[in-house]
Amino acid sequence: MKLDSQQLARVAALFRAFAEPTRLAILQELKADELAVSEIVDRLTTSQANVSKQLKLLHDAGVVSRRKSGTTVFYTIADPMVFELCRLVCDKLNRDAVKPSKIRF
Amino acid sequence: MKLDSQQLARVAALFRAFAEPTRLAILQELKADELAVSEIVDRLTTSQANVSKQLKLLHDAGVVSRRKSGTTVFYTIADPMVFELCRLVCDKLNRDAVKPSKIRF
DNA sequence: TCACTAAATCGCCATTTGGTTATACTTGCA
DNA sequence: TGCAAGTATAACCAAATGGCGATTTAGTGA
Repeated sequence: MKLDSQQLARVAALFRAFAEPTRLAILQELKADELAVSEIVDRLTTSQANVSKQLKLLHDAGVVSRRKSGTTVFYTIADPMVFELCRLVCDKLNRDAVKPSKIRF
Repeated sequence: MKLDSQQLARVAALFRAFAEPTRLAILQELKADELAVSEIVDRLTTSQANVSKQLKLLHDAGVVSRRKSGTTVFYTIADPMVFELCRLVCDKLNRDAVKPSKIRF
């Protein structure tokens, strides 16, 4: 089964959500807990504006979901496929690595 | 286990290899067969220069492998994790889709 | 050596995008 | 109403990148 160019674009767009270190760092923080935007900002080394921007991107891609409580917005990983994806990628990087320094998301 | 910024960059780089429609189209063609560069060019709608460029990117990422025979260079998918990755992503897109038009890499 | 073919590389351009600062929006509360 | 806190958005910039045409490199055979 072959995907047409529009379908390939959708697949590419979803991959792109995972293709930036800052977004991966956000997902990594969300792995354990649901977190407020401000909590994510505290844990990373980038601006609040950037965190909001990347969260919006992840949300539009269906990767995270939001829950609003007062003025605070909590984010969670929306789909466990995130962990599967990251595991596959980390496993490959570990296989390819010359030095055996194991990484795991 | 938390990945540091360098490890996150490596993970992101591997995801980025899959984050473009043209590269996915190439991988889709390679799914069935090992193919020469010229055969890939014939099957797609982009230039030979671009196909070579994207193949180099995929090769550097460890996604495809090359075999040279005379002046012809054959490419293959180097790691079956490619199929797992694409299956996960397609499954998610199918889950999220309102209309049930199933896609599968 | 020369011509031919296949693939890779170069130089360039247009677009995308991650990041920042500044500003607007929303909600809770005095 | 007014203010403060938490998020989101706007405007902008610099860097990265996909794409193309042109050129170069490498292998083959006459």
